[in-house]
Amino acid sequence: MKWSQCHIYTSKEAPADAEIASHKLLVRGGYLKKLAPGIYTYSHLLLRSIRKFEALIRDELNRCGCTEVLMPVVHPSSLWEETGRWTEMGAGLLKFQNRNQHWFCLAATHEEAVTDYIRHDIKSYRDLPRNIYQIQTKYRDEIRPRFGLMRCREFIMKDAYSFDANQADALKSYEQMYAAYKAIFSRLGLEFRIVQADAGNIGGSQTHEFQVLAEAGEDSLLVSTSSDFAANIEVAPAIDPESVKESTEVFLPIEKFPTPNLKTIAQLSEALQIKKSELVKTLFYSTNEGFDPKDKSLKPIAILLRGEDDANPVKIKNVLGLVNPPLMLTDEEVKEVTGAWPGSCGPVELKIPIYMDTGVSKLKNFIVGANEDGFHLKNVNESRDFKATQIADLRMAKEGDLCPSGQGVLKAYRGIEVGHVFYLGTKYSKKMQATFLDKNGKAQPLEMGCYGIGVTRTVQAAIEQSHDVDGIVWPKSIAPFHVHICALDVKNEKLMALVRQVEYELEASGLEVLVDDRDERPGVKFKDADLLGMPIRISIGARGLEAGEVEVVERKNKVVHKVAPQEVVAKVQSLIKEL
RNA sequence: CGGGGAGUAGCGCAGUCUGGUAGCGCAUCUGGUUUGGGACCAGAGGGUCGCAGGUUCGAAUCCUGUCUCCCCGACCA
Repeated sequence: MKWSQCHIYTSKEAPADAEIASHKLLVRGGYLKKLAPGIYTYSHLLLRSIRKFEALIRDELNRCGCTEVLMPVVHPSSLWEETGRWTEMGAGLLKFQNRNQHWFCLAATHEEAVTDYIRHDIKSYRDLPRNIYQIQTKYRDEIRPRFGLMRCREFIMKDAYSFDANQADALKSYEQMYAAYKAIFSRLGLEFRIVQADAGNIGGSQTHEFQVLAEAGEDSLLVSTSSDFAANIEVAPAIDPESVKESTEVFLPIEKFPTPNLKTIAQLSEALQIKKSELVKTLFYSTNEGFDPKDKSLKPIAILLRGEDDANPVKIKNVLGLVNPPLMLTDEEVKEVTGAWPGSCGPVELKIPIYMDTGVSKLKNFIVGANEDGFHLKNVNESRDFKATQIADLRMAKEGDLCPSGQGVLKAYRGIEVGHVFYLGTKYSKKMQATFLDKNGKAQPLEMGCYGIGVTRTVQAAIEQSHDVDGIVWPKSIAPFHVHICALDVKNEKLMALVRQVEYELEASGLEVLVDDRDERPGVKFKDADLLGMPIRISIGARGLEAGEVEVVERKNKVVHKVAPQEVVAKVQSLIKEL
């Protein structure tokens, strides 16, 4: 394909709103253009990458018996009301009315739609198992879109849904998809980890995330140094290193003391010369679910943590059995609940439920706020001075914590979540009366699983993981073209004849070729070729022509091979094979 | 929603404090010289300075309101 016909416009400078390398490169290369926050046009080149990744996904899924369909983007409210998610999804669902004032939404996911699709068809256990998937545009009204395709409102997703007769079969389907995902991301050529995760509001129990490792990733992962344990930090159990021992002190008399202007753990630690790990902080959350706008009542709880630890909202959510993570109280609300501003609050004589992190239970005679501005209490002990509603693992695990397997410690990584597999059980089938008749003629709810791959996100993740100072280095699996020919003098007819011949031969051998046929200086073409990042560049210029050779250059390592024109195809093919 | 920042040409920015009627780089167009790692010279086009109101002889600049965008926190592929 000729550059001049392809609508490719590159730029030297990235727009000010691009933060991370992959986003900048996508925009600079003209791959991506913003229409509105979180909503983008994909250029022809990017679309080629997207289509290639989709083809790879189809290949693996079709291989394991999945069936592709295409479901609607616009859904009636009634469908989502069946499962309660019309309200439960909150503002993430973009809702609107049609001319008859009937409510609709843009599909953020398709559990309801797919369940509706199959529920009247699947009548017997003989129809099972079934796995239905689609590759389609999703719309989620993200609070804050950012990083280009990493977190946008409109994006392409592959979503698959499995239906089985019983849990054992459903878990088999889950394993099958897990394996398919592993194959997909391996073929893509990215470095990724499979981690345990939280199910979020999709529901279900068994779930894993596929994370592409990248510093710019939004997720924190903890991976064991010596077992195969790997988890999203949201769910990683927090186990203190062996050096953290339980205190054996005896209870001392409780004592109030003034701490004017000492509000933070850091200030207290500094002023009192006590390690942060031996101070206790009290945080306040509201357990209101938040999706019922009518319920304004405050249901606060207190969380006790060691000073150096961070609260894990997902763990709090799970301990309390909530659907969404709780929200932190504002300073004013804290004042109302405790009588003191944040910085002087503590658990003693507090009239709300107190949840204590297991780390705190190792401490004795610790310091907490006195619920009186400018005062703290020392020698405070659980059971004597206050009663914890529950003691649980509520803190964020961190690098250096022990691995739950008992072997090794945890190491931190950043990741981009590109795939997610869930075992759902009967959550949706029960609510939507999607049943089948078992061998005994008895109606049973279908056992479900759902499986997503963020297609457009993955393509950007590939760039985030594979680029250099000059531009993108596409993995060959999803490169828009295999070969980028730089025609260095478009006015030289003899040269252009050779360009056309090389292009023809390469295409005849099954490779995709982009020919830069612009009337530009060589330097411009080289810079653009590096920016766009096709795996192989061929430079054909007058200088080489006289010597009877053309240059074949590997994008990844910039190695230059000088070969005769008739050897180009063989050289390119052997180089591509090695990639 | 809370906290911070910004809206000036397609992109990146200066000018705003101290009002005088808009400028730089990239990109684009014309002509010329160039031609293997983002060329040079000469010229040209392109902006109701986010929007509305106010102050003033005069507003990008000061005041008020409003909208939008971006960054940091709670969502998720």
